[in-house]
Amino acid sequence: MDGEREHLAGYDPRAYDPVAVTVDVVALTIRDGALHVLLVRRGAPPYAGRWALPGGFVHAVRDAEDLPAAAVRELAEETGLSARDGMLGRVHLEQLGTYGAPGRDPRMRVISVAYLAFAPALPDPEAGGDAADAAWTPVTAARDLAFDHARILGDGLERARGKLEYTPLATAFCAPEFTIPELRAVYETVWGEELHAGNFHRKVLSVPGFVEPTGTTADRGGRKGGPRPRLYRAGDARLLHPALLRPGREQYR
Amino acid sequence: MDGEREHLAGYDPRAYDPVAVTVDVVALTIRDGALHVLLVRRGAPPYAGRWALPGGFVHAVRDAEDLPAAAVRELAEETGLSARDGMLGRVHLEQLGTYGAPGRDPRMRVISVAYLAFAPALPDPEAGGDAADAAWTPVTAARDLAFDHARILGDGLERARGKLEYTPLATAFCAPEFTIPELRAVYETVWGEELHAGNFHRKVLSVPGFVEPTGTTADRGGRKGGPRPRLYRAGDARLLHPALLRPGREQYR
DNA sequence: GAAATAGTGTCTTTCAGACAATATCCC
DNA sequence: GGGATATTGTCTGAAAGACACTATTTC
Repeated sequence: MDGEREHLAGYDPRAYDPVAVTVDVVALTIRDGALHVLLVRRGAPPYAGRWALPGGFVHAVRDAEDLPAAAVRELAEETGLSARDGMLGRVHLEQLGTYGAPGRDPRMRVISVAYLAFAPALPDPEAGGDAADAAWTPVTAARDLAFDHARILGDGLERARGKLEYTPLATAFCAPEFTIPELRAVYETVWGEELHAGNFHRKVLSVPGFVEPTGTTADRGGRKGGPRPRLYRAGDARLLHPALLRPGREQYR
Repeated sequence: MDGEREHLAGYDPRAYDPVAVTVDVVALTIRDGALHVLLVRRGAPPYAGRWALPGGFVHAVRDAEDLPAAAVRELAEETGLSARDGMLGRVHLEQLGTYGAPGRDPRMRVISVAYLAFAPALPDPEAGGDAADAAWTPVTAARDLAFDHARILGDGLERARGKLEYTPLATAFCAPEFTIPELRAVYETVWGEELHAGNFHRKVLSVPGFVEPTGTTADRGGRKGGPRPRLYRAGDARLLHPALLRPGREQYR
């Protein structure tokens, strides 16, 4: 049963089980106060015409690229943005997980390495590469996705909710300078819960390295009134201590 | 630049970049009060004679298996234990991450999906499969590993330390029935820090669903005296609320 | 002017950690 | 018996959440 595995040295993958490796990206951003995910419409079967996560094959041998580089490349191709114009430079990217169940692609065995991206507000994508269309889509409207992408998206959302608790990555959804109410809106959007403005404000400022003041204030106050909030930049903390725990999770058993 | 990616439908991986997919397992256990990792000694080049994490190729097409199944199979083959004798049934297994940097395997492009396992005390492994030797090794003595396995092991240890904070998985290192002092020893071993016995005891009992009493006590007290501690089983909680935070991490910036 | 919002103050409850006390058991 | 250990009790400080209050801005 193992004999075929014992000869790694002389192993030729072309003579062995054919496997394809892809990267898929769950790219999240906040638009109009709602959490959006970047989707592309497939132009070819299977699942032609269906929405899917942006992704594609890893350049494995020719122009061999690392996995994160492949994710950045796919993201850049689908959004029409380049990593060099500074827009993608502020995008947070981390590995989400690998999905390789037999049958997840009807044609052959495909192992997909999924990445999770947090992006500030970006322009509408231009469909490129192998996509017939591309759009930022509210996560509540992301249904009937191709392959197992619904599960990958779900895992990405759950990861994002947790990440906001103990890392300062909520700032990755904001412009370089932002206000505490804007940061609170990010938390409320991702968690789907309203937070107490006063307590949130004090809490953010009490965590060392979360945000640092710019000394300036925003151009105007809230939409229906109120004083002009102060502006902040992301601090140098990589973890939040103490963490910003999500409310209402006492009953987890 | 993308033309070659646009024809997924008719794609034949044998004609494309050859990629191999493996699973590697970071299997941790506690022996003699020290954290140990399961290592195998490679019998063939590259890295012949060097210690490495147990792992091997995913059965991708013939007898196609899911990734977790491949990890369980490799673990069973290398330890000589079967999933059916109950020993591996109590092992916790989760995906750790995927490592696919070009050049990490000198022969060809290999994408490795790493898994992390927490095991109770198990017998010594019997070298099987493609391993010349296999042994539980103290993590402090795990040096000069093959490939990028040192980095994978380091990531696994960091993940394990974090998991103990907010999940009840420390119980996965224990026998089905265990005492609070034994559980404390797990935390102290994985975290490398001494914990206050009294506060730890009260804390564990205060987290709902962490442990549940059996109503019995251990055969004997501590090694140098003391009353017989009570026995507990793992509870039904999947997350610890509130969490058991690692001490001494205030200065994280 | 009315209403909404930013930011601060205060109080209560919970929890982490230091320390103490007591009962039990190994050697 | 002596020393170590399990378990419980007490106290202090940090932190979360509820609520109140003031100043500022938009419409």
